[in-house]
Amino acid sequence: MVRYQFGGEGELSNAPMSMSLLGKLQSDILTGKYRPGQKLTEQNLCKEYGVSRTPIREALRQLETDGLVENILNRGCFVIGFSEQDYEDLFDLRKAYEIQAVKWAIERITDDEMDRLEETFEFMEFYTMRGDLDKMLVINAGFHQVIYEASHNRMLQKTLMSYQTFLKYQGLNSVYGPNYLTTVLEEHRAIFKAFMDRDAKAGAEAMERHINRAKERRCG
Amino acid sequence: MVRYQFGGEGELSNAPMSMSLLGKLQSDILTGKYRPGQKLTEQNLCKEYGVSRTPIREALRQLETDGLVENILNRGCFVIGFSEQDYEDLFDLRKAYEIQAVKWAIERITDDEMDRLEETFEFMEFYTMRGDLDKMLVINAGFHQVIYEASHNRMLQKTLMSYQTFLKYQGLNSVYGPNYLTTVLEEHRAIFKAFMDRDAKAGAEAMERHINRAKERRCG
DNA sequence: TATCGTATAATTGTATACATAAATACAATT
DNA sequence: AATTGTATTTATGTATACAATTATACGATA
Repeated sequence: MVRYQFGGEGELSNAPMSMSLLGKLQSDILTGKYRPGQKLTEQNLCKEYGVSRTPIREALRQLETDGLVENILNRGCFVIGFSEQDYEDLFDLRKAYEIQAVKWAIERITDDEMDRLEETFEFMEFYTMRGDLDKMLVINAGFHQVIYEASHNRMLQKTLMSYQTFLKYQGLNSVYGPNYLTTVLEEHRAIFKAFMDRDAKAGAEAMERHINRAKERRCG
Repeated sequence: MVRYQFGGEGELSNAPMSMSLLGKLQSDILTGKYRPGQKLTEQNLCKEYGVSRTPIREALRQLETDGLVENILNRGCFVIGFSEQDYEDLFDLRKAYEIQAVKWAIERITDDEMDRLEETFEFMEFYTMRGDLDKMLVINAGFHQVIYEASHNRMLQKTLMSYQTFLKYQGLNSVYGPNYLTTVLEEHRAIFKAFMDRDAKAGAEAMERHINRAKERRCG
C-alpha cells in the first residue's frame, strides 16, 4: 500500500501545522479582502493577524517576490491588481509549464510516483462516479501535483504550485457545468494513458487540450 | 529621441542606487561563494554584509521564494544546489516563457516600446561590428527585456528577469565562440523582423531557434 | 481661496533584546 | 568504546526600540 496524502500547499512550505501567516495573507489578498491598490500597513496587519512586525514584514517580502504586492521604498506595500487579461494570460503561462512538466514527468517518473499517479486517477474515477465535486477539485489538484513532482524540477514544481493557489481562489467564483466531472475525468484519462504508454508527445498534447478546455470553462 | 537605459536587474527592484543586499546575496550564491548545502548563518551574514539580522532575514525569505535557499523551520537556511540537469532544464523553461513573451509582445507592443526595440537592435548591430563582446552581452539582455515589457504581463516579466540573472552568472563560465556575435545578431534580426511584420508565429519560431541554439552554445 | 512652508504625526527601515528550539559538549552508564 | 542523558551553548523566531523617511495638519502669505 502506497502512502498518500492530498496536500494543499503544504508540500513545499515549512508550516508547522496551522495555516501559515503567508498562506493567510495570500488567501486574503486573492479572495479580495484587500483590494488592488490598497496599502497594507504593517501595524494594521499586526493587529489583524496577532503577530509583531517582523514576521509580517518577512511575509510581505515573500508576497513581493510572488508578485502579489508591490513594495515601494519607504512608502510601503500595495496590493497588486490583476486584470481580466492577466487571469486569461495565466492559463497560457500555466499551459506552457504544464506541458513541459508532463513531458519531463513521463520521461523521469519513478515507479513509486507512477503508483501514486495511478492511485490518484482511480480516486478520480471513484469520486466522479459518486458525483462529489468538492473531493474532485482536491484530487484534481493532487493529480497535477504528482506530475509536478515526477517532473523532478524544483522550480517548475514551485511555480505550478503557486499557479494552483491562484486558480484555486479564482475558481471560487467559477460555475461548474453539469458534466464537468465526466469531461475532466476523460481529459485526465488521456493524460494518464500517456503515462502508461510512456508517450511524452501524447501526454503533452493531452495536457494542452486539457488546459485549453479549462481556460474555456474558466475553471480547474 | 527615445530615452534609453540598459538596466541590469534594476528594472523591477526598488534598490536605491547601490546593489541591494538581495542582489549581493543572489550573486554570491550563484557565483558559488556559498556552496550548495551550506548553511547560511544569520550572524555570519550580518558580519559579512554589515547589517543587522532583520534585513538579512528578509532577504533570505526572498531567496527562499526565488528557490535559491531552503529554509527549514528552527534550523536555518541552506543553499540549494543545481544539478547539470537543472541548468539544462532552465533553458527549456526559459524557452517556453520566451516564446509566450514574444507572441504577446508582437500582439501588444506599443509604438514607444517598438522604438526602443528598434534602437536596441541597432545598438546590437553597432557593437557586433565593433566586436565588443561585453557590451553585446548587456544589450543582448536588454533586447529580451524590451520584449518582456512589451508582453505586458508582469509575472512573465519577473520570471524571465530572474532567469536572466541565473544565466548571467552561469554565463560567467561560458566560452564564446569566434562568430558568436554575428550568429546571435542574425538570430535577433529574425526576431526583430517578426516584430516589424507583426508576425507572432514567425516571432515564436525565431525565438525557439534562438533559445535552442543558446542551449547548444551553453550561453546567452 | 489657493498655495506654500513648517511642524507634527504616522510609517517604514534597521537594530537590538528576549524567548524558544536545536546543536554541541561532556559526563555517566552499559 | 559506544551510547544515552543532561547541561551548556548557539541559532532561530518573535517582539520591541530607535532612526529616517513620508504623510498630514495647520497656519502664513499671496
